[in-house]
Amino acid sequence: MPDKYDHQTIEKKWQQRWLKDKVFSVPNVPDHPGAPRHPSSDPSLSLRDSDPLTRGGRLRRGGSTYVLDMFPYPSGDGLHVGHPEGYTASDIVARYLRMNGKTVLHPMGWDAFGLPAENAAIQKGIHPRIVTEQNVKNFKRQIQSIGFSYDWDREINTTDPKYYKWTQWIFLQLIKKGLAYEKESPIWWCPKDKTGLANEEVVGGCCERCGTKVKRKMLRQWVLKITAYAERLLSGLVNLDWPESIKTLQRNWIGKSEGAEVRFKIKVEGFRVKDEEVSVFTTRPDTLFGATYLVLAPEHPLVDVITTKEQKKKVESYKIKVSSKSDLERTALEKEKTGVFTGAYAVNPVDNEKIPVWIADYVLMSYGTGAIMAVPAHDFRDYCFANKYKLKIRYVNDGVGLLFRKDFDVRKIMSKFEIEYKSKYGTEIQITFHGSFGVNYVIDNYITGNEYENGRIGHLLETTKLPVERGPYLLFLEGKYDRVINSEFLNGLSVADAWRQAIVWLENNKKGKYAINYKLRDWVFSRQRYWGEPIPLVKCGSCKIKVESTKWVLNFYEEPWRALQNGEKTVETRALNPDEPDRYFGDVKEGDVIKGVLKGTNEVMYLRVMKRHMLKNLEEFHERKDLLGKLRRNFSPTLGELKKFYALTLDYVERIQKNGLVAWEIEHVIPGIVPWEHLPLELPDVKKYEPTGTGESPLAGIKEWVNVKCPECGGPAKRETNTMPQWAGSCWYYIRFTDPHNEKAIASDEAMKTWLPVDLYVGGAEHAVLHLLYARFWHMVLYDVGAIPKECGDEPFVKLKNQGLILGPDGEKMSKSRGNVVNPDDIIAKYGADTLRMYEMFMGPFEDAKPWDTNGIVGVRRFLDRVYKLVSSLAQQLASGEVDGDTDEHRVHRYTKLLSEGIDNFRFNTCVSDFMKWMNEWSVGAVSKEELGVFLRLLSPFAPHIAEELWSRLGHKTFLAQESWPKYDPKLIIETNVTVAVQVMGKLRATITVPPGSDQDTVESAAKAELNVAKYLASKPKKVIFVRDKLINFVV
RNA sequence: GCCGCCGUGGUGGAAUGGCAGACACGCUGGACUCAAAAUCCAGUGAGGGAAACCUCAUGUCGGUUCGACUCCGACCGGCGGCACCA
Repeated sequence: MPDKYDHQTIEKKWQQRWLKDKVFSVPNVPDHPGAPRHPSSDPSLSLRDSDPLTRGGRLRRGGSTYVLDMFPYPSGDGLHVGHPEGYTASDIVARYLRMNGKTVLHPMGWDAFGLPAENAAIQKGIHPRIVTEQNVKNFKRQIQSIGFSYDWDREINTTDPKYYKWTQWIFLQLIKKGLAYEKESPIWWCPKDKTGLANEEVVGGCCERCGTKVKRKMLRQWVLKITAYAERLLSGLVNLDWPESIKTLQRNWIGKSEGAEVRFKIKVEGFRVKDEEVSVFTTRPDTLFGATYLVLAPEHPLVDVITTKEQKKKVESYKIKVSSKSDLERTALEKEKTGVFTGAYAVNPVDNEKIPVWIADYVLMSYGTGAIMAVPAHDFRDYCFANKYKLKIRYVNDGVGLLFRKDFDVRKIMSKFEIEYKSKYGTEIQITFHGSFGVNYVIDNYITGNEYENGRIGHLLETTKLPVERGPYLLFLEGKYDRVINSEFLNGLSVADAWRQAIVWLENNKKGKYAINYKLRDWVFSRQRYWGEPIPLVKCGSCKIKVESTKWVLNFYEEPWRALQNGEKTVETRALNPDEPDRYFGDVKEGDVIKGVLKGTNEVMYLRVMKRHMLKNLEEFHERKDLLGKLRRNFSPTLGELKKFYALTLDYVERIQKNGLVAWEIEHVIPGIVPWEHLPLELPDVKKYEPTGTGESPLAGIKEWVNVKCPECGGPAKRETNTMPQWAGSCWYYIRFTDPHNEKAIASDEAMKTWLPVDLYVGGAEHAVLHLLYARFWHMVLYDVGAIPKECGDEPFVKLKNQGLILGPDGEKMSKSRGNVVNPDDIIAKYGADTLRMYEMFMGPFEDAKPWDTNGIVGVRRFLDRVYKLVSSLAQQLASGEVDGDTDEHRVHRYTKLLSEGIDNFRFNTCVSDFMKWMNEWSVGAVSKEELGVFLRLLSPFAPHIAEELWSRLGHKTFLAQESWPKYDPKLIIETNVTVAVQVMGKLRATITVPPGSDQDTVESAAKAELNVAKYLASKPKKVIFVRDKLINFVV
């Protein structure tokens, strides 16, 4: 009697043996990367006349291949059954490639910095390091119990100083390349807990811990200039073998738009000495003639400058209303667009028409120039706004300028609605579209409107019944434009043409220029947390300049800001206000360094006060021509003009006249940011992990750590106390795996050349944008600074596969709070790791989301039980001298092909059913050792423990994991008989069995002989469709 | 609102222009057993028929085709992402 399949003993046994014999360890640089490391020890097992295997991973570097999983965050909850899905798939591929002679790098590690460990530390008073160590230990035990073929000699942990030394080193490369800068940036702030919150700690706009409504707080942050790489991050996507959906997500995230920047002069009536100018960004420069007003973002620095006295009150209160709105209110709830007229007018550069300038919160300061030209006839948002505030709507380019949403395929409309349009001038115009935003109401009318009933597409906006003004039909043509409609111009002119010609015109006439904008924003890199990599920088107090007195922050407008940046010494003034300490600038003295922030973009600059002048009132200031000339270049206003200049807010002039004015002569100074090169800069121990209450990191509270000697001059200096975000460590871990113990570099050139780029990267789609974009960015930077050899390329991950989510048994996302989390430990204890692995693969297509069903798992277990019983009874049979069973060569080669191709195509679910089908074809005691040997080799990537065990029962002394993959012979796969479907009028009436390759005549006569077919063939068929070896269809 | 993905038996799914429901779960019946579990065997989309067979059926409606789960269009439903990006 065969023994029982004891998964617990078997799995433990083989896991220990793999580990002990270092079966899956690879050297950093393999000696002979071309040769299979472990040639099959039993040549009789390779099937004869096999074609060389050419599928699978790319052959390069002589056969070294890198198969990588997204390493996990070791949470306190341990693994859930979702984790092993991707790990199993990559393990199958790694084992498969290894058996195909590749040297495979397949590592695992821990992304262990992060919030949960820190929160546990706060709650339980245990050091995050201890919490992390415990969690890693548990995760490792769980992962090892599933039998993955990882090279554990390469295990890495992002919280290990030996690892984060290099994370810090990379940050210094970014600093040195000018790719990191400081900026005032908002963070979530809980006013009750007095702490900054991470995005994931904000639930529904409230603090996760205490439920208080969160606020935005401006804080100095390190920011990485990922936007400098926007174009490369976008164009690099083309060559990547990634799911199209992920590429689309990244493209949308980067959000490139082409268009023009157009300069509008602003007339501020009797207000300013000098005209102001504002730039707008538009993707539709061809609609410039339809611009009937201008909109600035409420935060736009020019707003205060151009607003007229009459509108001041309204503008101010609108600005306050907008700034007090949280982001949630501004986006989700407030659908209705609002805005206020500034009283100023802009001049349209093409026709010198005066158009009103408004502010509205539907224009964002952070995109483009923070200002738009509004073309209500051609943009839905502008239309809504114009409609509400009764602004002029004018459409342009009769029939040409109609636009539709991005990627709107005009050919579909063309074929369906015969889009050729006969204008009233009798000229046929081909309409092509170059739109970039939705105008759904136009489309709706387009399709349903009466115009189509009459057989032509007419003036679509007329069918919308809007108060529309017909445009002057101005068209840009060959770098000029013409005001008079001329049918010849329209002939064949497309919007794309008009678009290009508009830009040519703007550039020729110096009114604007071609411009590109991206939605992508720079990456706010610092966190006010303890459990992260310390940022290795020091702010020097003596060798460069003091940056301590950051108590005073001055907001700047663009013009003086640029002057200061250019090294000019300028004058800056502020009204004094002793009643309000926050507004009393009198104690900013000569020699002090203050922080300047550029309005709108929040760039930070440090400024030293050279001289301070206390002035009683504007009359006294007006006398000081020397100061006025530096306030703005060549500024010599009359007293009245000066007063207007200070009419910034309603009471500003009043305040000056009452309390006086301070004027500083200031210059731009470079803050003493000195890289701390003694890496690693280790995290110091702190007593309290609670945030400080000021928004700073807990590190700020350790005086002895914060105060250091400047590494450059030895003078007193302060450390940067922010830490890096969790993304930092995971941005480059795949590089470290190639050479994890290197103390001289992130990895050796040789190791990187051997393994990079990653051939296959497997993980969840939730990392589609952030992780995968950040890692690509860092890789490109490291490539550019020469830290990664050119041979490796500037993309880290050649091929990406996403696993689908495994849902709880209730079909919902697994979560602790729902109580639907399935722990793999329980499954492994009851059914075994092999069953778990195979079931996870069997559940459904790898990339689809699918619910976990613990009842379904017994099917896989039954299958393995039967395999176990069959093989061990054959082993006994052979041991007792009985004869071997038969090998069905056709069957063996057919399944070898099916399973090899299944793995190549990530169709693991059908692989598992193919194993089941194959086994169902066996009868007990009649299968040969050879056939079972092939079966076990094919099964070994899926269920490695039981396969190893049975392999050894069949008398083999080698590790199955080091055997070669079976090859198949296509000739032996050809069937002896094929079943052909017989249809009449496309309906199945019979099936017949014929030799493969039978010609039409043979099949036709055999088919006609079928009673059930003849029945339907009363008359001679009109037509016969014949598909060799598949089908014959009679059309009657 | 926009972008992307997905709708097939009681359930997970298979078939990606050519025999719909492979494989598995569950269920029903049978064998073994004093009995149960386990195991093994048979059946299992719906309707009609004694049977051979026939009809219907892949979210809904329409189209292309000799033939559509598969391709095209519109709609409905579900999931994920983005959130006024000019």
